[in-house]
Amino acid sequence: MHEQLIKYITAHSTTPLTAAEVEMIKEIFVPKHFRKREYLLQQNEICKYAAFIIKGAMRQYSVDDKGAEHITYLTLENWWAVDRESFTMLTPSNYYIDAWEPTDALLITKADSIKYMDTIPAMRELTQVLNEKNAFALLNRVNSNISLSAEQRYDRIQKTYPKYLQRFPLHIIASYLGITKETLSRIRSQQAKK
Amino acid sequence: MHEQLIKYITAHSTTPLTAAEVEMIKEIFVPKHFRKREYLLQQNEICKYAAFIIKGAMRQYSVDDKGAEHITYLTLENWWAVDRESFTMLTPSNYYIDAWEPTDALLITKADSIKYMDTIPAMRELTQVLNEKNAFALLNRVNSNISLSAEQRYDRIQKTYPKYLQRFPLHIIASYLGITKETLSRIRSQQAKK
DNA sequence: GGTAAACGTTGACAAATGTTAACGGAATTA
DNA sequence: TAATTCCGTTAACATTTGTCAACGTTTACC
Repeated sequence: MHEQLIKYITAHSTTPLTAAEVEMIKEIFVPKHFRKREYLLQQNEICKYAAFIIKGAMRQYSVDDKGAEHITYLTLENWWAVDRESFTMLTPSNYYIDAWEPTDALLITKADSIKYMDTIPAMRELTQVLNEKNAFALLNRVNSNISLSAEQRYDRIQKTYPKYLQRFPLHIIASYLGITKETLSRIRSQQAKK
Repeated sequence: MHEQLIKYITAHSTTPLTAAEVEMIKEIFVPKHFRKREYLLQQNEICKYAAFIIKGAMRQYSVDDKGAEHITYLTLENWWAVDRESFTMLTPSNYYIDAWEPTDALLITKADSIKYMDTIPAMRELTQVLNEKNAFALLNRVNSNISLSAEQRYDRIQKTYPKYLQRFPLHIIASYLGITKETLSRIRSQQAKK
């Protein structure tokens, strides 16, 4: 399992990992399997782990007063499931993260992530690049939300993240877009006529 | 002008600045005054500068097919105006940034920001913390956009960024929230009755 | 293999939001 | 100071989106 992570890290950084660093990574990242709907994080908990997804699919969501779920992130292989704010600031999270499919992941704690950030230059670099990418994607999403119609947002997710549509049901996609599943269904039936 | 920036940096980092570092910062950050509506950045340009606002107000926005503006960021004193993606990746920006009020700012180039990141530990730390804060705020905004009504989003901006309401007209606030100025006006008149 | 849950869709109706137009007053500027 | 633009609001109406209910199908699970 760790090979996949090593490969990922190497691909995303300029400096190669030494053998010792590879060993450290293997020790620090602990494999865990999540069954369907098993939680990585629940609301009001502090996010203890950052999870690198080896295989499977997870989702992050908030739950409103009426018990409705609102999807903030969808995560597939070779990406991270974590509430960065809670993980970084050690504050209680507003979100849930759970497995949508049976999922294999590698978990790292906050303490260990600090340790490796101070020890392995490639990891510091990686973390920084990931945080940036995350922020870029979020601004893009905010801009979509305030400037595009539901249909245009759906078009965009189809182009930007086609794999989401293959792996998650439509009510999850609708929630991610900030609309109801009925509205998404209508958009799709209109587009089918064209 | 630089004193305000020095104070800001010191307040946001754990290690104090040396006299030499203070001198370097004074050289690297160049003051510039923006008249009302003067651009810091236009669409399709690469964002050459990150601007620290000493006094004034700026806004970042996209412009859609119909020429309508959609506000992505509002920036007041002691914060930054910059398209982080364009600035970091050297890619053409999708956004405009201009001064809403007459604004005094300190500008730094990408090249100089790399230089100081490598030289001044406090600046590396600051940059990292700012990027994190930015991402946290963006996720919060995405979550608001997909899970709250227009009225609830308005309530939230009143609590979170009350100064925006004092410094920007309501059509700007409406755009930031992703609604029209008429809808915001109706929300306000309803709330006034309560 | 049978039962229950999840999924995607559709219809009727309600609610929220957008569009267009108009207005008075405030702020800006020539 | 006069003219003009900007601002915030309101009204009437159109459009989009949500809500509730129902349905057949697929999928998951015991």
